[in-house]
Amino acid sequence: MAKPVVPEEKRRRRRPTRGGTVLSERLIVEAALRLLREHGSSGLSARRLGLALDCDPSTLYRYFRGMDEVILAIGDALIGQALTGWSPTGRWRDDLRALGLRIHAAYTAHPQAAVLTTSRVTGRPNELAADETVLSVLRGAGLPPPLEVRVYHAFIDQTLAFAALDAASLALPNAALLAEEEVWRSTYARLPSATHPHVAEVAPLLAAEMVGSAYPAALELLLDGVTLRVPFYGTGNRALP
Amino acid sequence: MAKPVVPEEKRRRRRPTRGGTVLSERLIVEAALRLLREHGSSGLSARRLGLALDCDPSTLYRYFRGMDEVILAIGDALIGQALTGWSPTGRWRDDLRALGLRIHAAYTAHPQAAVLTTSRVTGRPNELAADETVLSVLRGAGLPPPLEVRVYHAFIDQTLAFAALDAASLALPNAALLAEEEVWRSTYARLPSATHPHVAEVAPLLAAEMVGSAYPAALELLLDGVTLRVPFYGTGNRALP
DNA sequence: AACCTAACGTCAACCGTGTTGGCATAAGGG
DNA sequence: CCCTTATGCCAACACGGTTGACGTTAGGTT
Repeated sequence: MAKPVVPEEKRRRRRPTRGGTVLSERLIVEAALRLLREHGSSGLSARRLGLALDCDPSTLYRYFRGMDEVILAIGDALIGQALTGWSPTGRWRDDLRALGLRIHAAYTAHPQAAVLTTSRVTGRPNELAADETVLSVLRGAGLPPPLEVRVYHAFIDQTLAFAALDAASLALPNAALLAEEEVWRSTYARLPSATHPHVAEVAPLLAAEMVGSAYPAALELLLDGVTLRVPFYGTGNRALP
Repeated sequence: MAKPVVPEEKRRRRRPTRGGTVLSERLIVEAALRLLREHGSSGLSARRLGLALDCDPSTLYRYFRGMDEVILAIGDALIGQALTGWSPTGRWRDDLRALGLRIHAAYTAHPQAAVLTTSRVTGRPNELAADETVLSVLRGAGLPPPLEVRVYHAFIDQTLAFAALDAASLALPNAALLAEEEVWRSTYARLPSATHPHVAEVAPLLAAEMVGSAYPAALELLLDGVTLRVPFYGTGNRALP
């Protein structure tokens, strides 16, 4: 039988829960974000969500087909946050950099949620808007369309991939986080130069470097590569695979 | 109380399970990889593992402290696969490219497993060996040490991040996979040019581009950026953030 | 060769998870 | 004012990780 989930805009009869609150997709997504922040990326469950909203877990199935759909809704909310209030300057390189950093920041601001959503394609409105924006900025570089699309793909996937990776570190439960820091301090910093000479040589630099995100640096390197391929800029237009 | 997990090399008394097989970390990891491939990235469970090995689920706790430790062991096995049989040519750019592609390939060859392990730092032997190898190759570029470490960070994290992202797509259960393909076909390909002109304009190119991995292209762009910063090569040595 | 200890496999149980079918109730259009 | 049905609630199911108690047998010791 078809699942009777009523789309948000068609909702008419709204009955308060036993707690007195009237539910909505917005409220549920906000509660989910709160839960994720407080209990970690595995801390989102139908039961806990019901507890937080003071309603029965099964009630959520009137709003979403399942927990997976809740997660997709959270993802679209994050993309929305990334783009609200931004406007282009017209300089494609600055704009692309700003877009990448904003998207990355929006995800890593909610690491526990980002872990669950970053690698999902939703086709929801905010996602579509983001793609349109990136493409419109990239147009300013004046690349031939096939290359433009390839660069678009590399740029957006690099941004999302780093967001996911960095979010995963930030979202680790405290115990695992301390364990990883301990690995860096005790294992990497004390590797014998007999077996791992190169690691040993730059160990202090590594310890300082690896705590942060590599995204800004990786983004800059990618932008360099794009600049090299802008017509009439560089002569070394190597073919992109 | 301290968990009485005996390290693999200290194992002496080995009793066969009711099925007659004698367990080991190796056997368990192999069974886990098989399970993941067959049942998807959420298909690894202690019970199923017990079923596959014909032993009680709780037996696994004699070998690993919990399912999480099983996952870390799987991750180190994948890194090991990536590097076995590889040797450097001495040309840093070719070697770095080869290393990146091999690591990416090793993970995406086991996408369901990669999803679980890519963003974990284990400090296990194979991981350490991989880091040493990458650093030794990068040494050939002759960058000043602080820059070398920064490039190392960008390179390794970009590789792992793309591996995770691409693995996530490949590991989607069939239903979700078809759903995403449908999103690309029905939503993206038919976006009205009134609201999304740039997407609409390159829609056919997008459909062809987005099915594959952007990693090779992103890697090439990153290598370009590094090349620009090699001493005595380019003049535009922009500062890396 | 006998033995004794602990390593390791097994069993049963606990609690948390997503999800569903049936039921009750009150909201809101007529 | 009433009646339909949207929507919240309840109980139950199958599955998940993990653990504590219990046997049993392998292997070192004597």
